[in-house]
Amino acid sequence: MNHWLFKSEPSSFSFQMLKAKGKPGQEWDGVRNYAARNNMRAMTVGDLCFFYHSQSGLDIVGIVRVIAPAHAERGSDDPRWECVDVRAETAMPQPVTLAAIKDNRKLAEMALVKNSRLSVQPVSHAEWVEVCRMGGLAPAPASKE
DNA sequence: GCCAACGTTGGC
DNA sequence: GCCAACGTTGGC
Repeated sequence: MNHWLFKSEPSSFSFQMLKAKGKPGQEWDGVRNYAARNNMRAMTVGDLCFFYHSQSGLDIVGIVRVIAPAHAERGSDDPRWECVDVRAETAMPQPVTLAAIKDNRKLAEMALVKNSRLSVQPVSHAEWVEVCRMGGLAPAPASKE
């Protein structure tokens, strides 16, 4: 089980919109960055990921589950770009703000802080547990190795 | 709305 | 294969 973080502007695609898609979920399409794509390639079905709202919100609002491994993006004629499918798993009882993450010394190494431009990022196990705790999810869901 | 950071593109 | 130009992202 690995952990990741997806970023999205809620005005174009929010956690609520993913939630509305229900069990079939949604392709995480539109990624045009190799590092982000490579992170999606490294995902396996069942991985749990944070959903972060950029631009407005600036907080981690929920958890999503990977339900299909990376595949060519439907509707793209450029074979370089791949995406996984995800569905909403659970909302954070208490959204975890970027400000709170920056204030937490345990989270100083998070890509969200260090490389804010990366739209799909890895999250370490320790970071996962800490953010879940801050968000009112304890014990962290499926944090078993 | 501004601006810094950074990734991609394309000419050489 | 380098690097300047350019476009995009995202926090403030």
